Amino acid sequence: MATASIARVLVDSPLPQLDRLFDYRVPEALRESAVPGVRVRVPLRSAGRVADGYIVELVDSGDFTGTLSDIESVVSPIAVLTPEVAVLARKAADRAAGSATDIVRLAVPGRQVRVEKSWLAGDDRPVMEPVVAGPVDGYPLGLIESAVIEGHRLAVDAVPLVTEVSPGVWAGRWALTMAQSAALALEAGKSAILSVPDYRDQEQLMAALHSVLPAERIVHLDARQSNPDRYRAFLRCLEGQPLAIVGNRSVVYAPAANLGLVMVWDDGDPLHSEPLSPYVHTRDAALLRQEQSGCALIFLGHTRSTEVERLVELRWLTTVSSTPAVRPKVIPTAQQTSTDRLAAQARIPSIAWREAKAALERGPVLIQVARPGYAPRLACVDCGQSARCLKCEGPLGQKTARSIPACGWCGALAAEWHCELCEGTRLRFVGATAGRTAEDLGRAFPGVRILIADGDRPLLSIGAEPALVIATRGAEPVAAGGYQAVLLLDGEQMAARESLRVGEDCLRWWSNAAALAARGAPTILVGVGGLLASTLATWRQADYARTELADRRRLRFPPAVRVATVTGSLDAVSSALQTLEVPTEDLLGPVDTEPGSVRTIVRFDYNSGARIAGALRAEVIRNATTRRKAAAIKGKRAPLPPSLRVRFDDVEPFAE
DNA sequence: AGCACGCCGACT
DNA sequence: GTCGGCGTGCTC
Repeated sequence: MATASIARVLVDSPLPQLDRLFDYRVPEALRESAVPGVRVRVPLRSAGRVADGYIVELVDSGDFTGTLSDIESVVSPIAVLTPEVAVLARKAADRAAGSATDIVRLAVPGRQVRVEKSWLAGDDRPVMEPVVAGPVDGYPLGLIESAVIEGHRLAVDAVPLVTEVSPGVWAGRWALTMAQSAALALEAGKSAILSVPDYRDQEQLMAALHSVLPAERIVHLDARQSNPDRYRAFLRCLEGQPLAIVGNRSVVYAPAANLGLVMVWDDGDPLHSEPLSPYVHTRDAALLRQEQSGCALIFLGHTRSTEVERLVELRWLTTVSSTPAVRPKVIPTAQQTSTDRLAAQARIPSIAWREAKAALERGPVLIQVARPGYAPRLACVDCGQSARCLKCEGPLGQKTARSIPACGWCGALAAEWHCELCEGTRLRFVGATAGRTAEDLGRAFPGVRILIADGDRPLLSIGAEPALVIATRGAEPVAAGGYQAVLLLDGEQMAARESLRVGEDCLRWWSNAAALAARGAPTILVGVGGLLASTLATWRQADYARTELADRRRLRFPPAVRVATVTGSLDAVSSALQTLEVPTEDLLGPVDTEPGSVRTIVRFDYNSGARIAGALRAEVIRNATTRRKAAAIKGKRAPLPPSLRVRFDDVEPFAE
């Protein structure tokens, strides 16, 4: 036996029973190109068919005792699945009882032959100058700097201001903090992975990065790009030069050269929660990657998620606050009718209206409203006036197209509705809450330019001129110089949502909006009192997270414990649960979901995670390989019993 | 998933 | 005696 002639291959298949390494002989002709990380085609089931896969490692002798098949071909000479990422994929999959292949699909973009040829020819490689970095502004000198160099783990409070990153270009100050941290890593000859929840954040971060790094050091890598763009960016990561790699959640799997820093902005944003199996959250993937590589890890945010708070309390993360402390001026106010008729119609309390009116003399004012489509609004077909509850003036909405319109506030059914203006009786949907509110708000501030920003009408930034910006939460544009006032109008509605995370979410939405205000400009929180309001007013989000986590501990809710939702036929679910050996009080359910399918939530302590994941994974595999028996007994046309599905750390079921 | 192997009912 | 039904199991 000569050197390493056996390739261990990860086969690209969604089948859980194939989620392991298969040994193949490397034929003489492929000895040169068959290196770890390359894409290969291999026969599966004795030349029956071919599958795609990746060589994960080369060994002298495998543990498989049967006859080995030959690798059929090496698809491309580029080692796209680096050993580091292969190990990470395995770990992430194991933690979530999923397939490594599913992680690899997030980590490695589809091959683009033209892009690959051009890259291999070397036309795409820019010349790299050494990076010179400055300090990270706004924090105790040397603290973040040494953490990045020495590979510490931090939870950093973002500075709640906006900043001009280049002439005329404004971004949240957090983006500059991230960019400066990345520059430090690059200066030390290491790459930085920067993960942000959405493209809006990405734009700000890119602008900030361009202010501290040369363009060729910045790579943008995420699933929203076209396939060629994404693959081109991906290949740049493989060039071996230190880069700042920016993207959304799956960027944490990028094949960064000499990784020095993973930094996550606003980890509480639900967009960091991966919707694809095995549903590994950016935060968890980042933690795994940090452990694996020893790189620095920084969670940056205006608010602290309960998950990060847990890690802080475990001393796994060290907190860092800005100096000097910056605290937005927040004024909580009860929902009250304004004396001004137009303001009253728009449901703006007098304090908020006065502040906004004064601020509009100086510059833009932000009004944050609830999400569009959250409760669809209705308007009169004839005159366009938004439909109001005849009892309480609340907005009317419809749960489904067929249901009777109901009041969004008091819940009264509006079966006999008629328009108060024109006596019309027919209703139509108005898509966005912001659209409806904009009319009313516009009337409350006559003569002011109105700008709307929501999911359908994205607006990333605006100038410093007076304007009323009406934005749904999370869609707020950055204003040059900051807003002169911020009105958080629908706080009551947002806080009324039934969800385990409602407090955290509201605080995050409001804090992120307040951070867009100019220094000293007022942020007015309408209609919300209690702990949430006082937390925002005192800007002590960490204290809130501590309280919240303590509550979760008492209730044994995540993230004080981990959870797994187990879904499938009653039989499959119950037999899976029997193998887990968890006390019955930690099994919530089963409850019926779809017909023939039940769901049980299992909760368990973090130190049982590996055991639970392993046991559930075994059950998933067992179910996948013996499932057809049940289907066949019932007859061909019988509905397929749903296979056993597990999902770890999903808090959505707690919304109910 | 596919595809082969295997163990019981009607057939030239 | 054999052909073929689908249930069961495996994939290097």
